[in-house]
Amino acid sequence: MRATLRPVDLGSLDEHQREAVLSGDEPLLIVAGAGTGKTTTLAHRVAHLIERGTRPERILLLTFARRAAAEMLLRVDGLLRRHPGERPSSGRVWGGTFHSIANRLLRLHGGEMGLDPGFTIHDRADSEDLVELLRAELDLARGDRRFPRKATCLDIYSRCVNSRRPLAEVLESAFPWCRGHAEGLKLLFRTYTDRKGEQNVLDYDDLLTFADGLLADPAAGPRVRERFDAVLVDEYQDTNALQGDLLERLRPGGRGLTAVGDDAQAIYSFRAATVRNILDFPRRYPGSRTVLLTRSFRSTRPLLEATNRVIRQARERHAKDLWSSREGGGRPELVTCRDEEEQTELVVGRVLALREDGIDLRRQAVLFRASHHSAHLEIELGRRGIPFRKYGGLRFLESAHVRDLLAFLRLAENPRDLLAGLRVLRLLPGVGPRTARALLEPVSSTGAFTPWRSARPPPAAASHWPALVALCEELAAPAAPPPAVQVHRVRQFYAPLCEARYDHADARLSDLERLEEAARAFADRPAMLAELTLDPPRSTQELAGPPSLDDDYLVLSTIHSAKGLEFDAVYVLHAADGNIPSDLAAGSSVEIDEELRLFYVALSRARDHLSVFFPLRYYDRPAGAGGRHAYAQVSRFLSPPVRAAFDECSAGPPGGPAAAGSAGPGAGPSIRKRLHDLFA
DNA sequence: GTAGAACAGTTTTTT
DNA sequence: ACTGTTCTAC
Repeated sequence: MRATLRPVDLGSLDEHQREAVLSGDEPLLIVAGAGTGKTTTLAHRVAHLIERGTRPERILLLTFARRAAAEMLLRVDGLLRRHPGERPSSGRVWGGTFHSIANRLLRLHGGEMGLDPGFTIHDRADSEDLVELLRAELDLARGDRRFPRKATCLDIYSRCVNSRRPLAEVLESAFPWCRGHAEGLKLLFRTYTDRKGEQNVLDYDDLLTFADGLLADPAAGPRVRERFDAVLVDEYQDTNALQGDLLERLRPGGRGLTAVGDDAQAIYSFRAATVRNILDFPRRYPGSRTVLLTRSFRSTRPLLEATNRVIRQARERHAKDLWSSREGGGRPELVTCRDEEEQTELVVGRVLALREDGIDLRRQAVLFRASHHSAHLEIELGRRGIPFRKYGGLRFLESAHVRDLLAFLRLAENPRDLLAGLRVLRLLPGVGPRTARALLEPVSSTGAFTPWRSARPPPAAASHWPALVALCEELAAPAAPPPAVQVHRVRQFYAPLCEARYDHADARLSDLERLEEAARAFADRPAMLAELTLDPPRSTQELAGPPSLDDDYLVLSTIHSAKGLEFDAVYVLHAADGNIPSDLAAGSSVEIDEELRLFYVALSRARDHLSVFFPLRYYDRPAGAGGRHAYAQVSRFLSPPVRAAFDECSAGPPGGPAAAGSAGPGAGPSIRKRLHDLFA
């Protein structure tokens, strides 16, 4: 019946975009520069597929953030709905991140290969906690040479799994200072893998590994594959080897596969993403078609001139200059300022001036390399009552009280989840790691809380015990109340413990009220837990719900979190060497190149106005004691040819620096085994 | 075994 | 500033 409708209107597309939209089911790579309309193109392609008879539920749209998928599908609806009241069909499209799609597929099909579909998911912090636990248990912390910290251990593990490379190689190339600990790490990683299995827990990397294993499974694989006719992947340059393999298994030979990306915007190699995926696409999928989009619909010509010059400095890239038909507009500006105070002052001044000119705050964004770079600005915005939302950096879910509360729900969901159990029990006074583990033992082995009825907790915890047992049994019951009610129950039990344990308990408890409100949006507990871990809200405001349309706020964001977005005006903070590039990432030319692309991503978010700030003096540690500051050099990426495309100004009297400074058992057994063997 | 105090080391980006 | 680790007194 769709076929009788007018085809999707392609009139607004240019020739290349149209080619991409209309391309058949041979493997398709769309190399789309910043602002060249890749979202539009992808949305049109999905709409076109649906119109041509592909059933929406047989389309899979993989994006980097879930928000991106939702946004894209909204546009698809707009394209398809030509009769008022027509039911949008895009709602049935599978959209989400690799991790969330893996989660869905594993819940549906995991059982077919022996994975217990009731698994819970460990986020990064949980994974670190488990590594820490095992590190102590295996006595690895001892010895003359310091064993890598838990975060580093997990980075190494994750890198092995995601890049599909052996430990020795990963150590050599990315963690040379840990070379001496190869044996200890192997032991740690084997144990880590086994322990997750026993607890029926998957971490982020496992989601991908198990999804890949599911697709490779002779029985289950074909059934998963035949769910989909078309698979579209956005931000393909930021996929890793494991994701690349997963896609190939999903679409053998690449039939029905569309990949969209821009090698100039690859900024996730620290997460084992590899540009090779996009560069090697044509070789991997013979008979594929490549479409190049180079016309920017976003930036004005003077801005594009500057960003083109920036990216030309990359050592290795696909040569492609973007061009713009957007005439007029001023040049970008490079503002040298005395210090952070002045930077803040100047940014706020410009933001307010543009708002006077009619550009809403939400059309303006302040971007920075590291989350703490915006601290000073945030204080000033707060002081002056200018609303803002910050994206990136420490999130709501990472705060201790939120993790405490969610641990209750996770434990009820999966009583074998050791981390959740430890977290819950250790809230009780008098219960430390030893007691907690002893108490958990019978619960882990039986999978139920009944043993706790007769357990004898330490005296200090005795008064809390009956309520805790009742709570856990209620939450774990088959007829458990809806998620919001569950959160409410936990909150009641938890409030006094929270007050006893933390400062600012009232603020923390009100966070939890918000969590309770947010919980109403979820159908059931597994959905709530999975979605919160896989697509965490970036701020308390975001948890409270999507912003209303008349809500105006300035956007503050790490450059990473700004990927894929555009703004009328962009302000880039701290364009000093040491910040951009970060001196933590300035080790090799490969790393420097990635920092350059990051800078490029920041600048290329701008449509009409772009200001780059360079404070001469900065604090070299986050608001450190004594306020030590150093004198900075301008970012090396602002070389003379680049600066020639900028208007330069220095505000205020130069404060003249004198010196130049430096600044479960049986669950997916074969996959588990292979993971294990990886570190044999 | 637990809890709190004293001490030491380190700071990016995120699913 | 903050987190994680170690030490000491219950």
